[in-house]
This record gives sequence, C-alpha cells and structure tokens, in this order.
Amino acid sequence: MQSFTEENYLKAIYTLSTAENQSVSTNAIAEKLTTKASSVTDMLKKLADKKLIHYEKYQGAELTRKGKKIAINIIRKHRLWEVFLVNHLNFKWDEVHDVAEELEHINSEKLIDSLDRFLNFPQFDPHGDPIPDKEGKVYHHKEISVKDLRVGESGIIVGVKEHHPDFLRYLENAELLLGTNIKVLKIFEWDNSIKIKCDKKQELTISEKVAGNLYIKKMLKK
Amino acid sequence: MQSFTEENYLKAIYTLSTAENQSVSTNAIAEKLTTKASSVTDMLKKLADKKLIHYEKYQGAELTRKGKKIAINIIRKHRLWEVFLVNHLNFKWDEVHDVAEELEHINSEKLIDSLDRFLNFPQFDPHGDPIPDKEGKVYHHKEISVKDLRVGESGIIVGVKEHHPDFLRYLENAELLLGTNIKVLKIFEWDNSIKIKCDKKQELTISEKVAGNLYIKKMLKK
DNA sequence: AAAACAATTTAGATAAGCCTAAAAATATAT
DNA sequence: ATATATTTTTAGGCTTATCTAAATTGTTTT
Ligand SMILES: [Mn+2]
Ligand SMILES: [Mn+2]
Ligand SMILES: [Mn+2]
Ligand SMILES: [Mn+2]
Repeated sequence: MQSFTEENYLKAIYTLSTAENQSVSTNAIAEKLTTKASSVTDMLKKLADKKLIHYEKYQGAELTRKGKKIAINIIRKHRLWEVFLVNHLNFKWDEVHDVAEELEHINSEKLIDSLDRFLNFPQFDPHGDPIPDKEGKVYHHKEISVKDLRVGESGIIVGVKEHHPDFLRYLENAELLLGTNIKVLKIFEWDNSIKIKCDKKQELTISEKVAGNLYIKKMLKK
Repeated sequence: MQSFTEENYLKAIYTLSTAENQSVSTNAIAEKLTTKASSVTDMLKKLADKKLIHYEKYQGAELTRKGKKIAINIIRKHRLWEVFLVNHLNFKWDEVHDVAEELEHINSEKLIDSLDRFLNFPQFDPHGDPIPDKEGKVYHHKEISVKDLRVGESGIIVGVKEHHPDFLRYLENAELLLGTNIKVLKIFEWDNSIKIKCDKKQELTISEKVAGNLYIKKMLKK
C-alpha cells in the first residue's frame, strides 16, 4: 500500500513516460507536480527502495512492472469516476478533473469493480481517453488530429489532447463534442486556421492550435 | 480547510458528545480513534487554535458551532455515500462502512449536492441513521429498542445501534431488516431473551443484547 | 487530609513530505 | 578541451501527526 503522494508520483511518471517511452527526468516530474526538484529526488529514492521505479542518480526514473500496474490502476479509477460524474451526476466535462483527482485515491477493489459494472464497462472517459481494464490493459488510439486532415477529408471527434477547462468550454460552445463529424473545407495558409463543416450543419473556422488538440478518427471518403 | 485527520477528530468528538451532550474526554477520543492520549492532547490544542473546539486543560473538548458544522457535514457525506453503495453498487449494509470512511473526506460541494439529488434526497442511510440536510439539520429518532416493548406490543425496525458487521450479518440472516414488523410474544425472565414474530411469518427468539441494539418505531396496538 | 490511583499533559523522538541554499554532475557552447 | 550553463543531488530545516516515558493534575479512598 502506498500514500496519496506516492500514487501521484507514480501517475506522473507514467503519463510523462508514455509520451517518450523512456526514463523521466527529475525536473519534468517536479514541474508536473508543481513541486521542487529536491523533493522529487527524495521521493524517487523512496520509490526505488519500494521497487516501484528503476532509478539511478542523474539518470531519471522509469516505472517497474509493479509501479506501472499501480499507475494504470489509478488512471482507471480516475477515468471511471469521471464517467460517473458526467453521466450520472450532471457534471460538465470541464468540471470533473479536480474531483476525480481526489476520488482516484480511494482504495477498494470491490468499489471500483462495482462502479465499472454500474457504468456498463465504459471504454472511454468523457474526454475520449481510454479506460484501462481490470488487468491493466490500455487501448491507445492513434492520435490523429484535425491538423492531419487535407481539404475534403473528414473525421469524427474521438478525443482531446489538451484538457484545460477553458479549451473544453470553447469546444462545448462551438458544439465540437465527441462524436461530431467534421469535414475540412479550406485551410488558410496565412495562419493555418481551418474552415470546417460539422454534422452537415454549421460551418466554422478553428485555429491551428484548436485543430491540433482535437483527436479524430479519419473517415473514408465517399 | 482541514486535514483528514482533523476531520476525523471532529467527527469523533461529535459522535461521542451526542451520547452525553457535554464535553468529551481525551481518553474517550483516543479510544475511538485508536490512538494515544498524548496525540489527542496535541490535536485538541490545534483544533482549539482553529476555533473548532472549546478546550481547557484537563477539562475535555466540546465542538464550537463551526466545528459542529464540519462534523455534521462529514457525517452527511458518509451516509450519502453509504446509500449510494447499497442502492446502486450492490454493497451489503455490512460492507459499506470502511469505504464510506474514505469517501466522506472528498471535498466538493457540487459533488455531494449532485449525489444527494441523484439518490433522491434520502432521509436515512442503510443502517437507519438520519442523513443531515445541506444546512446541517439532523433528525434524531427517539432510540426506542425492542427491549422497551412489553409482551403483546409491536414495532417496525427503523435502525441499529451497534454497526459491527457480524451483528449486521446476523440480522440479515435472521431477516431482521429495516422495515420489518416485530411483535413481542414472550419475554424469558431467565436471560431476558425475547420471542418475537416477524411480519406475520416466522417466530424466533433473540437475545437481550440483540434486542437492545434494534431500534424500532412503536406501533399502536390493534 | 493524605495517600493512592487514574486521567491528562509535557518532553523529547520519529517518519513523511516539503522547502531553500549549496555542492556535484552532466550537458552545451566556445 | 575548457568554460559556462543546466540539471540533479545533498545538507540542513520545517510542519504534521504520531509515539513512549515522565511529570502533572484531578479524583477516590482511607
Ligand atoms: Mn481528468
Ligand atoms: Mn479525462
Ligand atoms: Mn458507517
Ligand atoms: Mn451508516
């Protein structure tokens, strides 16, 4: 059993390493957890003692199999709670993160398995992120964004890269929600903004930044 | 805002004082929280500094209005989560306490208000204990037990005094659940055990201890 | 009222998690 | 290859919540 703090470090290492799939630097962890590098060093020693990470001085940290399992389980809990909050307690997708950040540390296998069943074994959370299964298997989708589409091509929104509440509220306002069909009508070379058509209804122009943060599943042309 | 630990002290003081409605002793708190008296003294000083309790050396502790409000709110959260676990996640009433003990510390007003609405504003938890409302009002029932009935009188089970899982499982096995109608048929002077009839079905004999831990609402004779 | 006993507080430690400032190691630029 | 800059670790402290052992206060008994 490990403390909230240890769990947060493991989760941080996991999310930072999947991005690069190798050892994570002290500074990167410190930034992620808004703490100081010296605090991180202390904790890395402790996690290494517990065989939850591989750690060598100045070489950064990498999760062991055991550490990875714990990290994935916390993410599983985080995302299942987010589904609960949105689907049953009327939270908006920009409001769930902080509460889920607390709920993810509740320790009860029975609780989380029952919640999973209650929610009907969801595959994705409200942001389109995959929910690891009980055994810790995670389905990673391919991370194609609207930026990867050419004029005339279309796709369905399946997730968001950035989770900032402001971005989520922007999307909600523009009715760019998960499941929405998008067709690229025009790309403005000047600033790489993109004119799109949604679900055969509205046309709108989105910035390059927005386009890069909208994950889609590419549709076959017809 | 206060730590989990502080919240647990406040809750302990609250539950111990409603029993006697006056100041709570250091030792009583220590026993309740399975910690040492010296640790309690330290914490009482701290809670007094924060104006959450009234405390004078050697004189025990009493909640201030502010401390009481926090304590009641934690109990509200504990009981609402218990309702959720039993009614929606298929927990048995003897399985909910430990998980609720963790969930009660999650801090989000929106969360608990939404949960309350989702559960349809329940008045009682799975053990028959009253759920304080948003403003902190608690309905206390009169705490009449089966022991207070005379031969021929009857009542409906509305709660349990003791919450030990073994006791709860005994009740479940004997089908002595909330809402069950009980009529006292005979009292055996020898050991004060009581022969009762439940819901016009079975007859059974319960011990004095069981009778004293079963709260009932007395029914008018007919 | 003094002695004996019980309850409570104080003194002094410990462990977790964090911090700042300084030292050491590594990476980058000239 | 050396100097400079960056990253990381170490040293030394702080806070919270614990503990044991000793001292103090309060309560009972004789
Ligand atoms: Mn989240
Ligand atoms: Mn999410
Ligand atoms: Mn309970
Ligand atoms: Mn209960």
